[in-house]
Amino acid sequence: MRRPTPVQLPRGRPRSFDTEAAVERAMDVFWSRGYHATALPDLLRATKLSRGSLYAAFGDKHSLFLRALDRYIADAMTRMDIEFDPCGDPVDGLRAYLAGYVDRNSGANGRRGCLLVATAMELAGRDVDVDRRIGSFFKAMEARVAAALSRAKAAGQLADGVEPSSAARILVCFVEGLRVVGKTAPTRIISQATVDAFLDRFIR
Amino acid sequence: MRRPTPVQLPRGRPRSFDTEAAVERAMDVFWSRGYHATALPDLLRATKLSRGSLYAAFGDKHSLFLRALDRYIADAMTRMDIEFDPCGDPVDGLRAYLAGYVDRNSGANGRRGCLLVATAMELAGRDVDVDRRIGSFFKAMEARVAAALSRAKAAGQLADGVEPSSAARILVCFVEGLRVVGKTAPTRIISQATVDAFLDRFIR
DNA sequence: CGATTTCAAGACCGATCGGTTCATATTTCG
DNA sequence: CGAAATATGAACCGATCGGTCTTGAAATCG
Repeated sequence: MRRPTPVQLPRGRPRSFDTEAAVERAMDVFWSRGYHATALPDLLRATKLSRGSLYAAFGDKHSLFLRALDRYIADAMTRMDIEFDPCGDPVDGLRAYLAGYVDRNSGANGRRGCLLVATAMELAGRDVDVDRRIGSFFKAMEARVAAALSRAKAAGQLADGVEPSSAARILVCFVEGLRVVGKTAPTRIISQATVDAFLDRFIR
Repeated sequence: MRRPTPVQLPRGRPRSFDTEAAVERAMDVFWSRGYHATALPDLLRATKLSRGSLYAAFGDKHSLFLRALDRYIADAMTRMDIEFDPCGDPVDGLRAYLAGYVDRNSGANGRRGCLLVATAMELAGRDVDVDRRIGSFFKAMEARVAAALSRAKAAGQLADGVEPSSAARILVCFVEGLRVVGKTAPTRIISQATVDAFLDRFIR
């Protein structure tokens, strides 16, 4: 005979807050201020958690930061999976992908910057957990861009002499550089024009 | 009758350390660790100054950081002035400029990153002094690249349809993006190949 | 009910932060 | 020499850091 509920239910008061929502709020803080400049009170205010609850749920500041970073990366990946949908036109995908960067690079979004780029510059080389995440994200992004470029080349939509894999590396550098320059000059019109001119060099 | 020395000489013990050398050592520390992660003891160790001397000479941590940032920017500007020498071939200048980025992006240099990019991501938007410096540097760099591209275009060395001013914006984004990606993957061969492929899109 | 668990609030911890001050030694000057 | 300036190193400052612990209320179970 099988027990009806082989998994033991917790006995006491159930958790009353949404862990994932707390991670998202914490992500917002790290995103705006960076890792070192974010203090515990900032996180408590944003998550509306008490010190005790936050530590019980996430361990420590560094672990919470990694959760936030993972969340940021997951969001970026699902966005790319939509933009680079293999059923759609690859050039349309590239345009959508770049349009997203223009958007995230304009006005307040631009001034806020990119958590990934900021983390890479602040912590990479001194934090192995961060290193792994940033490195694998850039590789994944490059692979998706390269795949789109390959499909575009097969369809004869690439300019002469464009090689998908090296063009993908160029494109990744370009968009991450956009994020850097956009921190001080988040001008939508210029970003858009720059992206358009960039794409003109690669698309037939 | 004129006094022989109208400028008053200081009476006591003269300064015994080189201010500019101290700024350079401080720059190295900020460069490696970032602003927030750099503590006073780090700066004292690097400059070999006592707390008192450092504060007497530079005021506070923030002022010293600005001096270090100014030094970094000045170095970058003089480098560009050499690379983009108006007497030389503009395409050679662009190649030299990009070769410098490949070099600074490889191995230990790459892992160290770029003080300007790191500062932009860490402090821009929250520190007006930093904002001004970063913004004007990017503008100055873009102007120099645009000038070189203009000269190249006049000499018929640019690919069809390349417009110097927008290409300059693209190039600036590209090299700054290189610095970001190079933090986790400072591979000389790949950087070099990426730069070469990039230039192929713009140079005839 | 009583056991159990989670909650918020805040006291508390040692360490470190950026910054000031002080005592003392040293080096230049008139 | 004695005044003036700079050097060092350590003591000291209040504030804040990340992190732990306690308290007492609230919520859920058997």
